[in-house]
Amino acid sequence: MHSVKGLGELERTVMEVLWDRDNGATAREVGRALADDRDLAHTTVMTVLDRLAKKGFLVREREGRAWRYRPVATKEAYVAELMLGALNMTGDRDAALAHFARSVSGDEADLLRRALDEVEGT
Amino acid sequence: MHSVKGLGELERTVMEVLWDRDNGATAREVGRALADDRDLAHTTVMTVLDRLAKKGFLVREREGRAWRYRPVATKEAYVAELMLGALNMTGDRDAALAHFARSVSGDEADLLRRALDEVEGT
DNA sequence: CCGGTAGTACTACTGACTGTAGTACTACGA
DNA sequence: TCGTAGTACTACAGTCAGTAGTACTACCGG
Repeated sequence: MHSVKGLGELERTVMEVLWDRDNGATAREVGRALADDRDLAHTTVMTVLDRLAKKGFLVREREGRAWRYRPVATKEAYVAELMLGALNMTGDRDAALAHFARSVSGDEADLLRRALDEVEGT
Repeated sequence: MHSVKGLGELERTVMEVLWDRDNGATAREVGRALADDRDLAHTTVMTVLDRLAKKGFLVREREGRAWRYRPVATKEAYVAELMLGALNMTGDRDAALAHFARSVSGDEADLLRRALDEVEGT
């Protein structure tokens, strides 16, 4: 269980693109998706995808001569892992959780409660 | 509200020391506290404390010729902020929270529930 | 009164990580 | 066969964190 590494800005942006698609994407597709905001060289996109794959955030499979990348985990799972990682930083998880409970908005508290109830019901 | 920067390994270790004390500590004291595990130059400790202060994690006040550093926030608050930071990374906080709810252990789910109830009762 | 010690401020070097991209090479379609 | 898409490999600059040296000051004990 390695501590979930934080991603860089561009890396996260690329992950967002991938998370938004059901079937992953090739470098070319990711580049096109980002074209509106950033003007990146094709190789830049490739490098980032490659690094993300090496870090274990993406898997890739051949598609013709190109690679199709897809996320290993859902965004929600990733965020949850980040949250758990933070939680693990403390010796006193209980106190931290209590503090966290007090930090979320009322609506989210409700949602969290419902989610917890569902788990219980499982 | 800036995105809660993650701290480095040594930085976090130093924060732990500070969090463990009620009245903060001087560089010398921190150094002594860490002496068992790491053999750091006094100036190294000072540098780290200084950086932590500049990042806003510590405040310092004069104590004779030395500085006494103390955490701005509790550890629990810091952890909660990290968790919220992760949560903010997602557009779909609800889904992420639901996932998180499913990720914590049963005991912690109970604790979280109780914490939420307390908030409600406030 | 003086030298050592504690303590500071400032500067510096190194390695990792990230954003960014060029180059050289290959395979495939018109 | 030529251009284009696509890859693998390499590279470079900026930032950050770990680590520490140096130069200078103030205070205490003899």
